[in-house]
Amino acid sequence: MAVSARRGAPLTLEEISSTALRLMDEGGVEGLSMRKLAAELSVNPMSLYHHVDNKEALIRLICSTAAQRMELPPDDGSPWQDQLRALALAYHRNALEHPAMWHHLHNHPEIIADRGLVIWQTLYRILRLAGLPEQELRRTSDVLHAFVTGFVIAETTGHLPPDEVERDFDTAIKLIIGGLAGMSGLSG
Amino acid sequence: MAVSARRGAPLTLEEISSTALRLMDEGGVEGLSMRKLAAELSVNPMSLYHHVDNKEALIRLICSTAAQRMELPPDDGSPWQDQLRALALAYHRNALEHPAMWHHLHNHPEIIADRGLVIWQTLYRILRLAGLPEQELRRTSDVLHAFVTGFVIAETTGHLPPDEVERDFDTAIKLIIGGLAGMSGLSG
DNA sequence: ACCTGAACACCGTTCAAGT
DNA sequence: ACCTGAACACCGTTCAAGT
Repeated sequence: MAVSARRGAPLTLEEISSTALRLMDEGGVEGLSMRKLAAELSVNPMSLYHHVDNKEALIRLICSTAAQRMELPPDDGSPWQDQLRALALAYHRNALEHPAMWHHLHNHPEIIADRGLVIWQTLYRILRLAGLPEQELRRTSDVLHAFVTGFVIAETTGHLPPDEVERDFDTAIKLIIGGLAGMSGLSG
Repeated sequence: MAVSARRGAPLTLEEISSTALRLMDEGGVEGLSMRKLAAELSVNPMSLYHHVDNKEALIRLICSTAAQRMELPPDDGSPWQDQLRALALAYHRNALEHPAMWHHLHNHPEIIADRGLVIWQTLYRILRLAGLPEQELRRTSDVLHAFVTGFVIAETTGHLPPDEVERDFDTAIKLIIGGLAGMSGLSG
């Protein structure tokens, strides 16, 4: 009662970031404020700063942990076209769960810039399968990632007709696969 | 002196939106606040509300006028591949001038949802040239727009290596053109 | 080590009042 | 018609103080 007035257990980083993510899911980026988050945790707003540098760092934390936890398709030996589609579907599903987080991720790509992350490793693996030369991997993966997040944002902002999104998704994938297939004979 | 204390001429909507755009260009969306904008115009913050409903409406105004003023490639009879590239370049150049505006536009696509706008008409024209069936125009233009804005955001957020953006742009265009070429024989 | 209250410098916006 | 000042309900964050 002396240390933490209204709470039994002490605050944890996990608890902070998971409720923060929930607030973002519910009300967008503007739905998350340090003060609301503190209220949700029955804690003084300033207590949060003992676990997190500032709001930006908190959002960065949310985004990078969520990106790391994303379920990605394993290499099951199926054709690269199918694996690419499965990867895009993974993006797609995650974005529907956490639209606001993806918006932020899209506007702050440096958060997942690390090429060691599973998302990039998975994409690299698939592009190699598709026959892309090694020196084109960075470039092509960047372009594809930008394309797919662009699509997924359009989708979650309600831009696309809701009853058409599945076919729009098919068109997007078909475009990408067709484009990649035509890139086998790249000169550089 | 009685009516407008520190200004000679009365406030105009044009004046408001152009300085607001400049503030966004200089400092991002967070660089634009109603109070800073008013200070920039040497006017009371509340005067703005006489010309604009609220901040959101102001940004919407900025975006839609800028989108309408965008310089788009005319139909010069050149192959659709060249015209598509020219259109993408127009997006690209505009985005470098007004990155914050494009971020907002990308996150609020409803602002340019109207298919009568020149951007859409231009894209439709090029896709028709490429041999796309009429019932695929809406879908394909949506996907391409999402792709290109996605790429352009990645570019303006500094995600792509600065000395590689040109070749990345080429890869993006090549992917799209290749994908479109493979879509001529669509069943539906 | 962890939490807190008061305070600072900001926001967007409403509303009643001025000319 | 156009502009204003005071006020309200919010922000993120610092800092000194508490246990």
